[in-house]
Amino acid sequence: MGFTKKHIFNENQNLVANYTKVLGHPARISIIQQISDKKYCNCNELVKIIGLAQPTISQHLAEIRKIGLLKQTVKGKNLFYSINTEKLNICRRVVNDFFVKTQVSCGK
Amino acid sequence: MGFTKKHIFNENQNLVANYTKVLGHPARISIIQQISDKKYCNCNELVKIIGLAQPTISQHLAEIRKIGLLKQTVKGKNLFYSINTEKLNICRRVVNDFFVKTQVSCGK
DNA sequence: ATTTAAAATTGTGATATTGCAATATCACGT
DNA sequence: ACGTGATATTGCAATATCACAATTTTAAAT
Repeated sequence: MGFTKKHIFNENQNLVANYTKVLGHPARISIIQQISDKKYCNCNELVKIIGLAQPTISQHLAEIRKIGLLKQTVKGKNLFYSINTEKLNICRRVVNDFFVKTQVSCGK
Repeated sequence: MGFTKKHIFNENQNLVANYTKVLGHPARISIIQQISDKKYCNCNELVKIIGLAQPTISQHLAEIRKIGLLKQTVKGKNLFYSINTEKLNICRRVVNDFFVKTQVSCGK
């Protein structure tokens, strides 16, 4: 088939999976790291640093944007991306909660 | 293409992506939660609880096993899965490190 | 208005993933 | 040995993902 039966899972399970799915590609991990290291970063810079084609980077950026992890600032012809730290924090908490709850369940 | 250019990323980026990729499906999140809730759980129970076909659950279990998150105990004809808490802890730390480092980089 | 540069979108081919039916395997009980 | 129940494997169809060339869109600069 190829599609996911999301409806048979609860909201939190889909949420955790949604976040981790986006993180589940090294290019997106790298993009997030580069943007946070440089504070601001445009698409072209990422293309040069990472070594994937511009449309590919653009696509990955779009997926990271979908879960709200990026902010954008237009400066001339350049579009600078930065990390939405509030959202990153939420994401971290959601994922960490999954780990913690799982570990607690195991132990008791 | 459809394949990932892993060689252009560093070890840690691939590691983080590897872990999160496995977590990036609600069925696998659900399976991990069920096993940890019940301490021990066999395939059939998961099939009944989750509502996916036996081969599908078996496949998802195999992917979770690949990153070492599961222990197995044979009891008669049953194969009971439990969480490898040490590995889960490592996984949690790797993923959390990514979040923390990203946030620290942003802030400074 | 025209050129230029940056980034998104579109289209496409290759590969991966999801899900399941059918089958195979494995271990126990008879 | 044979049947039974549990799980893994195989094969397949549908869909999704990854990567990129070509194109379009956007906005500044000339």
